Amino acid sequence: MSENPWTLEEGRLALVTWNLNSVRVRTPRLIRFLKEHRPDVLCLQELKAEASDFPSAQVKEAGYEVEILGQRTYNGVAVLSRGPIVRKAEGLGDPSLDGQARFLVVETLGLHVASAYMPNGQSLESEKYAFKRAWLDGLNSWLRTSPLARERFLLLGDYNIAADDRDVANPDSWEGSVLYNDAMRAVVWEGFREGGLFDLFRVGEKRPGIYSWWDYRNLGFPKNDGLRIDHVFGTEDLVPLVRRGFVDREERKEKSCPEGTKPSDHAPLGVVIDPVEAA
DNA sequence: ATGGCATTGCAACAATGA
Repeated sequence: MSENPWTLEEGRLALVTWNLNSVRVRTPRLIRFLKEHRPDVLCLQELKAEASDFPSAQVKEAGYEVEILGQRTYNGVAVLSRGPIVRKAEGLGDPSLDGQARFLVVETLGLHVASAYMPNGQSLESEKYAFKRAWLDGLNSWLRTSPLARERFLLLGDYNIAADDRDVANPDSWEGSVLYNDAMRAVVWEGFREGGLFDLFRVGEKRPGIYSWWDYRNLGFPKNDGLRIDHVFGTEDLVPLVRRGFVDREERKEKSCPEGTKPSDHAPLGVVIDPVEAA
């Protein structure tokens, strides 16, 4: 008996983040997801495709506007919305970081919405981990300086960081990894907090054991050996509006797509909020 | 039940992911 996270009260908004792990491979799954659940805003990561290869026509036909920051092979992010979208920022404003398509900010439905694909880091000794720390420093600088981050701002995405023990099925085995260590927890709980952001998912859902990523290998999903590395943080003005936080585990199942498209290794994660007052 | 790694670019398999 699984609870349906998509029972949405009239007027409330569902804002969702989903690392798709290739938009071209999973287009049938994406379109079915949009038509079935009608999220108000959907942030995507790991498109692994240029904007010209994004299925924009099918997404529009499903009733969504879209803004894309694409890249061939790796990375790539987008924001979809049921309302009009205005593109506000792409990249963090640092050329040493913005060669990888990981950050896009739009305005839609009275909100500033960022779709972020934070670096993985690979291993503590890797150059990629140095890049991860630099990218996160760049994000913190952006949070402190951009007017977009001051109010009605949401940072949705694949953070590649588990925030606390509630987000990790086997904390002992993950402690000290690039996804889960003192420095990465400090980024979330000290850096983002000082940047004015609050954990909106945790406003609406306090229980442990809710994950958003499971390794394709070693029966990760059947054993529920997962991590919650996808998050929704946002500015303080949004905290009182949060009603729920949820993960749609159905989308991680093989059989949840009639077209037979395989699942991403991430499931969609979202928050339900009350509508923002008309300005 | 949810199932044992997947995607990309390339044209075999290396690089990458988390």
